[in-house]
Amino acid sequence: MTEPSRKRGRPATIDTQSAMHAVVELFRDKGYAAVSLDDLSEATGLSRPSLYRAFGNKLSMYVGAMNAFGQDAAELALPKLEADGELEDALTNFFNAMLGIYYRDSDVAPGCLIFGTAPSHADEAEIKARLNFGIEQVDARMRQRMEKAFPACDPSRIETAARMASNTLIAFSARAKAGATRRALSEIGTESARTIGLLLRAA
Amino acid sequence: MTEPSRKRGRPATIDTQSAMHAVVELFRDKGYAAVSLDDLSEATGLSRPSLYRAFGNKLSMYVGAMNAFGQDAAELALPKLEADGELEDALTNFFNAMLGIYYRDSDVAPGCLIFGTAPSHADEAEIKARLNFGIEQVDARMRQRMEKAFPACDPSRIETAARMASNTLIAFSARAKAGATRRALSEIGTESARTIGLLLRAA
DNA sequence: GCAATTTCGTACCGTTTCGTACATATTTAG
DNA sequence: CTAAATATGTACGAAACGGTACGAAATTGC
Repeated sequence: MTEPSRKRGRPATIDTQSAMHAVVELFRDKGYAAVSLDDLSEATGLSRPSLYRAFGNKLSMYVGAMNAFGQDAAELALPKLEADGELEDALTNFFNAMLGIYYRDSDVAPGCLIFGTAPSHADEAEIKARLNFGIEQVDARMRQRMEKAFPACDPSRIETAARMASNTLIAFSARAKAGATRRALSEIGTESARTIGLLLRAA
Repeated sequence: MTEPSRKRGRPATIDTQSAMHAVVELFRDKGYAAVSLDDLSEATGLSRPSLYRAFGNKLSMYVGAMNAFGQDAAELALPKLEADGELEDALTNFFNAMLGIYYRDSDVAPGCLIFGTAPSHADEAEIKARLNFGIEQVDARMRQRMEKAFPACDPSRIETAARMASNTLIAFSARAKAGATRRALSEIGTESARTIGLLLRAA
């Protein structure tokens, strides 16, 4: 992927990956519009022109942050959802893994960059599209996991169950930002998983 | 309430109520930080100093908008929830009434001012507190309605059901902003209401 | 060593931001 | 008619904003 051959000019000294993590954290805390390029510059340690060279303008930085956050979350939490075993356990473990991302310390909860901050800025077409993609992804993964657990189940019932599971995750971000404790949300997640199982097992 | 006696100076000519509605709509579309006082001035027709005299600074304007939006929503939709009859029907009608607020035209959906935009700006303590109040209010109303429908039900089960119903409403705002059609969300609302009924009726 | 090439930050630009001082307009009290 | 009181917008200020031109720094090729 990367050219291993020595390049001609001054070697790059910037760690774009750790810089992007700082960008994600800042946008997650304060949303898109409230974050200035000076804020980002200070948080990443990069000068403002360096930020432009690495990530483009502010909008593309935010969209890049959505992608980075989404990928990290998928890598960390999706395996829990897709694991074998009872659906209820998989859902519970998935919710708890996502809560591990939504909460930084036990108290401070920056929540979800995508579900928490993007809706405020969805008048930007690019942000709206990426938000929609994120929701569709979660819906689709939920549906797949439920089809796997209940292959004979009515598809429309699976559709409902998948949407309810996604709604749980989406609402967690708002609840976390509002001050709910991680323990409280974990409880809701477990009980919601149980209820969704009830729906899918019902005659 | 209002002093009927003539006041001494120049009479006020500003319609603060319709101005506040314009403020709500603007914040709903673009969030808190992305809206400038000039934007608000143009949308309301009031000069910037008039905005200050009427509503205080930008932060208190936003919190005032949250209050106005919350009150309007409560007046319009809560009666549907609290109506007699089957719980499932009450929930369905409540969700549909809220969708009537979340959607402006059939396509354009500004969503919920509180659940949609406040999480982005919850680093402001005042906004976070008002957001938490909104969530708690919905949780509490849901709980009350469910206790009324199933007085003998296990309280912890009612708690779960109430939280799930609130989660549905919270997630609707994000889904609406992401581009979901009103019809699609109405469907999800109806099916979620049915599922929550199933949970509460289960042995 | 010297030119070519790439990386990086200082310094700047024009615009927009929030907030307010102050002059003006419009009313009532006497 | 005059003075006091209240309402309102013009005009201003200091700061912050996103974005970039440009020169300095650091490397390779020859």
